[in-house]
Amino acid sequence: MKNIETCGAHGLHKETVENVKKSILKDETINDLAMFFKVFGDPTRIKIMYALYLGEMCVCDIATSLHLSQSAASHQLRTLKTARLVKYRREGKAIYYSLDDDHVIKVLEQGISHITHI
Amino acid sequence: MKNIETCGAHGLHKETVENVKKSILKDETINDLAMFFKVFGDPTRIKIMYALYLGEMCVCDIATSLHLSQSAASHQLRTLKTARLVKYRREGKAIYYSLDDDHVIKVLEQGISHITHI
DNA sequence: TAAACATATGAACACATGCTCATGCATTCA
DNA sequence: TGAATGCATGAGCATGTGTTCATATGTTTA
Repeated sequence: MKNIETCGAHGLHKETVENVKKSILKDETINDLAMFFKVFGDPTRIKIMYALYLGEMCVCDIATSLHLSQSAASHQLRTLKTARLVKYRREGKAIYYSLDDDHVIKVLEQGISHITHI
Repeated sequence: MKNIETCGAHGLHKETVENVKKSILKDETINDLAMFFKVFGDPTRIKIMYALYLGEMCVCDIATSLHLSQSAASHQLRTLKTARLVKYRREGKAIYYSLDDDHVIKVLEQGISHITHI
């Protein structure tokens, strides 16, 4: 990492820098936040979450309706499950997934409202 | 992509599949959404956004207070600028960045409220 | 119990991402 | 005008990510 101590503004903005340094969130919080949003940062997972917003679905139906391979759907559902964004229940051979949290749809709505400039 | 037409559930859940197929968002919307959230999915960018939430800052101060190289800060600011999450103004040699949108902090708050299980 | 079915998982690959390093560009000032 | 300052940018590299393919696991049914 390059040294930037030559920045002449340091004198002028020392307060700003100190303020940020003491207010910055904990590393753990930052990382958890990033991981949380990273899960939303993939088109396939957004499609899956949106589909589940319409109602509980088995893996096979998710894959079929979103034109995914069974394996791809399963891998992504694992990611969503790990992030506790979806939950599941078994019914015979099928496993039904659904959204685990109301935050999910609220976060999606915030995103939609942003990209549509509202 | 593996064929999964053998899934016996197709008969049972045909309605579900059709419902998703007709309700699914446009590909463009999905991709825009994913790109939007992807920007939040990195610890460095979250730190920068949080710092800017405290107030307008020049690149040098951002880099200094967050222990980033000038180059790393600049690259990430470019990403944030492209996503229209930050704006900037020049004042002499310095360039001051600030949050471009109230959505930014709302989205972050939603994320925080999720990871803290509220 | 064997076969069929629904889903999960691991390896491998192509591609994306974030950093550093070197350098270029714009602005100010001596 | 030339040197110094603040920032941007491109190349290159290490690492991360999403998919497919092959196969394993768990459940039902003949």
